[in-house]
Amino acid sequence: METTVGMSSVLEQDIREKFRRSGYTLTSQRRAVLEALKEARGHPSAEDVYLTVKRKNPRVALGTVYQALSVLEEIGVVDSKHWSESPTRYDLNVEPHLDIRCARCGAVSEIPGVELGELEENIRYNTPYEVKRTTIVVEGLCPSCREA
Amino acid sequence: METTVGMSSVLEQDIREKFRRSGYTLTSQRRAVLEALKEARGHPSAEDVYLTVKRKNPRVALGTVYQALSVLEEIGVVDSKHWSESPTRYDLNVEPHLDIRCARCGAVSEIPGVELGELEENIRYNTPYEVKRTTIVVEGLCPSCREA
DNA sequence: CTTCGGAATAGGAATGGTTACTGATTGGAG
DNA sequence: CTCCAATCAGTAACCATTCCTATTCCGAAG
Ligand SMILES: [Mn+2]
Ligand SMILES: [Mn+2]
Ligand SMILES: [Zn+2]
Ligand SMILES: [Zn+2]
Repeated sequence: METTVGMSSVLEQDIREKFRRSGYTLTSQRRAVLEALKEARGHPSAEDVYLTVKRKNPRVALGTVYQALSVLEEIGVVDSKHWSESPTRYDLNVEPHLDIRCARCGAVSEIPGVELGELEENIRYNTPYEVKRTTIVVEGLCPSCREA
Repeated sequence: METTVGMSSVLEQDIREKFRRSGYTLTSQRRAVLEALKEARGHPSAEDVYLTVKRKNPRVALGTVYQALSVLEEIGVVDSKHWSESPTRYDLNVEPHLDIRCARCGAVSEIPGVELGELEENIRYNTPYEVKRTTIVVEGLCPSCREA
């Protein structure tokens, strides 16, 4: 099977397009950050991404990873979420969805199948603020931590 | 009108009871933190609370305020919420409700009238995690900032 | 009213995630 | 190839929060 050929997947095309429209340049470091996000199983922190990127390119600076992540977030390629007692977690899934973090081991995973439909519009209807984003953050104990 | 007499309001009784059950002691510093939270208009940060408490008792330490807030949160008297680009905000309203923060001036206010009813149970139904808490955090521009 | 032991506090140092700064590097337009 | 703006690496600074320790406070027991 050859569903992807290097940098030519559908996802990549979309990302290229978002970079083009934004005026930012798709540098090798930013590509490396994207690759690290793809490889990561869960929802990595900036530090996690940094360590992954460093394996292939030991010269990257942590600050570059932060800057890349913030550019990627600005152009809508990645999303970030904040839990208390954890550094910011990054996510290639930019659709509205739920993520839950284990309070004990820190693992983050997604909660599929929850209907959020009217929430955002209800919010817009009930506040005079111009709503930019709504983030739902769930905390709990993962299956292996709840038995311990 | 005399709806409250010093420390004897209904709210105070409830708080006393929560302290009694928890085993923590209701010290003067913790009372002062509660007073500061009541006085505060919006959703103050720990630093805001600290500055308010300091006006009456200049000897309090910032660390004490943090510790008091964490005790108060643990026993269910206050709630806290996290937005990116802002220190943690504290709230005497511990019922599930929505708060929105202005991305420009930082003001936090509540969004009444949004029905959250089945969200929490939908979440519990769709994840193997043991859900501890769900926090919804809304970001936007307040009426005065949106025109600027 | 004293004494005693554990809890809480003041003050300040340390931590950790994130951002800011600066001089060097890069890569694309011309 | 040359030039310029964007980006980068490396490092220092920042800021919210936590940690540490000697001192103080408080409440139960006598
Ligand atoms: Mn996710
Ligand atoms: Mn609130
Ligand atoms: Zn876990
Ligand atoms: Zn505003």
